[in-house]
Amino acid sequence: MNRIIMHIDVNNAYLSWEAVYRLQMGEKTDLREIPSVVGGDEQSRHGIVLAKSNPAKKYSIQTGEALYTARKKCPNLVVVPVRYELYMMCHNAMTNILHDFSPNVQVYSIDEAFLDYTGMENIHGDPVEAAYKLKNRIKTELGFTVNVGISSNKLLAKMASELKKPDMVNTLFPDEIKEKMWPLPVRELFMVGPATAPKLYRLNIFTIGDLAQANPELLQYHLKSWGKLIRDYANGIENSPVSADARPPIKGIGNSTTIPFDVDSADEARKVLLSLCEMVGMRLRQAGYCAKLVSVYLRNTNLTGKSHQRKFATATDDTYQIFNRASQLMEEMWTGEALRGMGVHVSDLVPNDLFQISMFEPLNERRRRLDKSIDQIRMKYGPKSVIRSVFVNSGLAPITGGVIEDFKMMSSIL
DNA sequence: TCTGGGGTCCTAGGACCC
DNA sequence: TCTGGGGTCCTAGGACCC
Repeated sequence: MNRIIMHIDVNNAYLSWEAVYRLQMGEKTDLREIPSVVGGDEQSRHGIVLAKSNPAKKYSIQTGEALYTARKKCPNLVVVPVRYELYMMCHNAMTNILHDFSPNVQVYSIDEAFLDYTGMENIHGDPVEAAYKLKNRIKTELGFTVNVGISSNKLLAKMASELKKPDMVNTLFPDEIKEKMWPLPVRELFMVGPATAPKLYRLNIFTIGDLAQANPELLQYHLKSWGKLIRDYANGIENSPVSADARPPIKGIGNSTTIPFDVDSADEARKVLLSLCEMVGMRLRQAGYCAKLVSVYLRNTNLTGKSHQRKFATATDDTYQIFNRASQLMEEMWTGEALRGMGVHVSDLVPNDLFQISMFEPLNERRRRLDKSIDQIRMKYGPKSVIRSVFVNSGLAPITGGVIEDFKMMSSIL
């Protein structure tokens, strides 16, 4: 059966949302009309561009680049701080509108969603007309613009929404692939990233059309299974379902941070690790899992990183035990070089309702009860209502990392 | 005061087993 | 006195996405 899939993508999401908020607060200038970016905090060394206005784009400012270099490109650049709670509100408001057009909406990220319109023609009419209605409702009711892509699968719908911006409805049905998608640079295809593109150039593949018609064996030889995937995509072949609720079971939980200053003492490194483990542990318990595998990531001042992991015999959701394991891993790998960033990741998850208290760790149950009580206090009074004394006057955050509350994590998988 | 943080999946090599 | 071969698990690193 032929499906009708829409992909909805907010134009310059963080920046647009901030602009709309400021206009509502009575500000006169619209950030979308001047060179502006949403940027991280430079004092704490998080100074990168998270979103940019179209005028900023004209200075070839890139998402992810340092604010320092962005300012060099455009000295009068306006930089505004991030405001995740606002983005979450805008996201929720948009998602509500999408649900008026179909019950089957898959939230893909904070600013993107897929909508299965199949069978909805009887209620909302022609898909293109419905897409205009949807787009215009978001614009008039919420104040920001979106792009809508329409096709017969998620990949093509997503490629369609990129075709022409902003505030547009684009179609990319299979019979339009040759004309609309094949002339595009191969780098613009979903899943062709900064590593794959140069490999394709060396094979004389420069456009999506080149890739679509390339020799499958050649691609298989140079790019393994990746070659088949992207060649299929270039031909518009993809058939994953729009899965509304199905939050796939989580595979792992990780938190990482760039530390406000370089860390070269073991004592400080352990504190950073502990603050990360606090968040990982809390999230793990809230998700209802215990983890067997613990992984520690260290990033030095050259920005090169390395990781070290181990699978432990027992699964745990105990902050202190996660911290002990992480410390052990850190000691084994750390040569003492100054650290700019650190991360803790746990995986190999088992549901914690089957948790067995290890015979070798009699304190386990007591500590788990303590963790649980602290979680409850922190959820009620805020994450900083209970902190460990080692962090007082340390210059380090007592709890580090976090995800937006109740937000389905995005994934690079359609 | 230059370069974030959250994910998922894949691959390659070594260890180990039969 | 020339040593297979297939399978699984483990670990590190790399690819992509927003």
